[in-house]
Amino acid sequence: MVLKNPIEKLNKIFESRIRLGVMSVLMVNEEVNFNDLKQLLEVTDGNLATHLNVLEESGYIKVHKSFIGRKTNTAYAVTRPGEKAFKDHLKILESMIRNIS
Amino acid sequence: MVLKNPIEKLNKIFESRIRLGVMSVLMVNEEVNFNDLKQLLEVTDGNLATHLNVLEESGYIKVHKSFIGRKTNTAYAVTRPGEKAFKDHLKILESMIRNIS
DNA sequence: AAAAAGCACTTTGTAATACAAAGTTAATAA
DNA sequence: TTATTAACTTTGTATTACAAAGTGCTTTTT
Repeated sequence: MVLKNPIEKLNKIFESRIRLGVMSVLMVNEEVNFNDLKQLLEVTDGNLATHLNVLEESGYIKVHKSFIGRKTNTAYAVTRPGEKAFKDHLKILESMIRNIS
Repeated sequence: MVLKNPIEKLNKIFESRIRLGVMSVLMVNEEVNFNDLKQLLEVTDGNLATHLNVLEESGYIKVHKSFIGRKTNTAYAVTRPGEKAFKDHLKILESMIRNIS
C-alpha cells in the first residue's frame, strides 16, 4: 500500500464544527455581526466568542467594530489568508469526496 | 437573515481528522488492517485504537479478526450504516462547498 | 534456544479543547 | 429607573486527544 496520508493536509483550525460554520457563513456574506452568527449557529455567546478568537488569532477573520447610531456593532469578515486557507481545506475534502463517490 | 444553521447536521463522529481519515480509507478499500491504517494515517497505535473504538461503537465500522497462517490479523471495514452516515456527512460538506465556490 | 521485534491492543496520565453559565460594561428601550 | 441587548471575559467542568508505557502472543533473528 503506497497511498498518501489523506488527512495530513487538513487544517486543524477547521476541524471544529462551529469554526467551519463561521467560515462557511462568512464566505457567502461580506460581513456578519456577532449576534447574527450566534443565532445562525445556535451557540452560546461565550462559546462563539472563543471560536471567533481562534479564527482571528490565526488571521483567518477580521473584526470590524462600528457604531450604528450610537450603538456599537461588531461585525466579522474573512481575510484574504482566511479565504485561501478555507478553500484549500475544502479542496482536500473535495478530493476525499471525489475519491469515494 | 433566515438562513438555516449550516452545521447542525454535520456528524460529530466525523469531526475528528483521524476518524475522517479512517473512514475515507475504508470507503475505498474493502478491508484494511490495523497496521496499515496506522502507517497510512501516521498515528500512534494507542490513539488509532481509541478512534477505531469510537467508530466501532457507533456502528460505523466492523472488525474482522482472522489468522494469516498462525498469526492473528485484525482488519477493519465499513458497515452499511457507516457508509450511509459518512456519505450523508459528505453531502452536507459538499453543499457547503457548493454554496461557497 | 534465547533474545529481539512486531501486532494489536489496554492502561495511564497529561494537555488541549469545548462548552455552559455567570459576570461585566456600556448602551438602549420601556 | 428598571429592564434588556450586545459583545464580550471569566470561571469551572467535562470531554477529547494523544503519547507513552505496559501486556500477551507470535514470529523472526541470532
